[in-house]
Amino acid sequence: MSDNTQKSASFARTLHAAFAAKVKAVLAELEADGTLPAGTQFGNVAVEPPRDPDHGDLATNAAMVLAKQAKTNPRELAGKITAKLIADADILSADIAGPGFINMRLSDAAWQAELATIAALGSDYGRSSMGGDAIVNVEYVSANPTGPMHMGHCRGAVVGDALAALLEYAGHQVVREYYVNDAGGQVDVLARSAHLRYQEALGADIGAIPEGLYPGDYLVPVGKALAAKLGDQFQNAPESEWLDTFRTESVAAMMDMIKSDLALLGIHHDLFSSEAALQAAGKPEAAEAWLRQHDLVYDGVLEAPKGKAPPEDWEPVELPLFRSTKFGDDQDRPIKKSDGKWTYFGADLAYHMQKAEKADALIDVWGADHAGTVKRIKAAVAALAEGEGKSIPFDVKLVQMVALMRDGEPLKMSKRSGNFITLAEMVEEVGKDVVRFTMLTRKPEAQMEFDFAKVVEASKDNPVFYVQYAHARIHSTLRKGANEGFSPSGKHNDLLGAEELELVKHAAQFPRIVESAAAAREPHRIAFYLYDLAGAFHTYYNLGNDKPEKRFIVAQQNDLTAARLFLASQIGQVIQNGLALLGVEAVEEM
RNA sequence: GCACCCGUAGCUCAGCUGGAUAGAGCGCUGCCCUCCGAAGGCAGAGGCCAGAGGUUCGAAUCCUCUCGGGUGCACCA
Repeated sequence: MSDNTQKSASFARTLHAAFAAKVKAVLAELEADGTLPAGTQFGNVAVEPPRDPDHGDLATNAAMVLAKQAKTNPRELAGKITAKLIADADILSADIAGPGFINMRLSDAAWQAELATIAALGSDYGRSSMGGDAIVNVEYVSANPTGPMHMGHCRGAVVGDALAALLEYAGHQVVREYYVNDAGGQVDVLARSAHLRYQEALGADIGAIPEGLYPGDYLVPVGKALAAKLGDQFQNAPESEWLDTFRTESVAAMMDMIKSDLALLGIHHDLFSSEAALQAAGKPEAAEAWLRQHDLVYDGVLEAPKGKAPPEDWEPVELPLFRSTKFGDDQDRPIKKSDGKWTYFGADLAYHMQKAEKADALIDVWGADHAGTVKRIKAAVAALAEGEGKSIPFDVKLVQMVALMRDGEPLKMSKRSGNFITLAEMVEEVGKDVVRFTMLTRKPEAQMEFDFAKVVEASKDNPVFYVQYAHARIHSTLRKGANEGFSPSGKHNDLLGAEELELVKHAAQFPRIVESAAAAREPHRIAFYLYDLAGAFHTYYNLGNDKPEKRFIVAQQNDLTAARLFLASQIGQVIQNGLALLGVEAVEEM
């Protein structure tokens, strides 16, 4: 028995996990008695709820997947499996259907018991040990420290943050990391822009901001702060005397601003890694040396770009090139520029090695505009990891662009003039929860629209509202129950019938949704699941409109009301757990 | 020209890593408020999953090609 299994045994078994284990146990028996050959591969066996609820509560494809290995036909094998399954008291029926599906119907008691499990586990209902405590480094946001966060950063920030929370909940040790690009030419531009604002703060007339510098007003306070801190010593000094200082100071100021922007979205990184520090530590040199030894870096000349007119100033130059073509890239990529400085890529590959030293898996969340650089960095990580003697799983999640709209009309924004919609403005207008949830209602690799008018609508087609409304409604019902002298109790769950258990069946999906979403690294599945669960709750609630006897609170029926309030309370718990993964507040009143 | 992402109902999108008769919201049609929150509910119409081949017991899902849409394509970050 591995450490993992021992660990998972310490969690109360959730219903789906328990029944999947029962099926596996039956298969093990069949292997033991020779029906299945020794060493049968069970990898493809799935135990899942069927799409069509008429088929039952759970279905398995075991007979179909294993028939070939057992040298028999699926339906015959299915017969042997069902004969054993049916012996379980909580499996009311196990029928063979279609090509060899086994459909199981579970006892009411099994579902009623799941409510107690939710109550017992509370905020841990859904938590999984699947990750085996593996250390996963999730790098996200990593916006250049040259200005405030704007809309373009928002989706990646939310997706990365939700992914990190999801992986953590699924049993990984997660490091949330931000790569600070404080070494490139852009931060020199920032430093010069800040110096201009510094002169302005000291009373100089700076006129219009020259082309090529950052015009945004956000640098005004930075200039004032620098004037206050440094006095006028650098006012007329040559750039070489102040550039380093201004770079350091203004990057620090930008990072403070970015961190407070991120905090508005509830995002906090564990680790901020500086590119400049990385270079100062000689990491890129070390990577280059290793790559040259293995003939993965050579000095060569790139061809002119094909398929479109080459830039005016294009000329062949010899540069140190990484053989990314060996890994499927279109061309080899320079790791150093002709001025001898590292390219972004050259530093980035060393950065990934640095991350890999302390992690079992790496994930980068990037904007889709960086799609063209995925192959080279994956190639570099694969090559370097191989050299270290361990292959490290490395995923790049590409997050597509968001088109901002208002009432169906596209919002134009111009970064050039410094007028763009900032993250702070966005959060201020629609709120953190709306931004976060909405960004997660589409799979990240699909483009999406964000309509300022629609996302704050209080209606069913707005998932944020619909889910929060369900949670608020649950608490409103609990409050009302309390006022009338009822309190939830799990002692009478046997009074819950088909309609109520339907709700439990939806809630019981949560643990397996968490695991599949974590395995696929797709936090949006949690958002869609919550929308479904909220829908199931509203459906049951509305049943009470026509049938007073189906309400949560039924006068004169203490035990029944206690059981239904208990049910409501546990549904609320699951919604709360799901929203917590998305970083969205589970409100109790609206 | 090359690479990556996307193509599912009139519209916006899901589809649980290959499962059964492809789902939801909006919109459309018809019902339902002296009723625990109508900020809603119930029912109905609406589909050649862009197209063509292939892989297998089985494909919206995997492979190849074609057609459409988006993004990116020297040393920027």
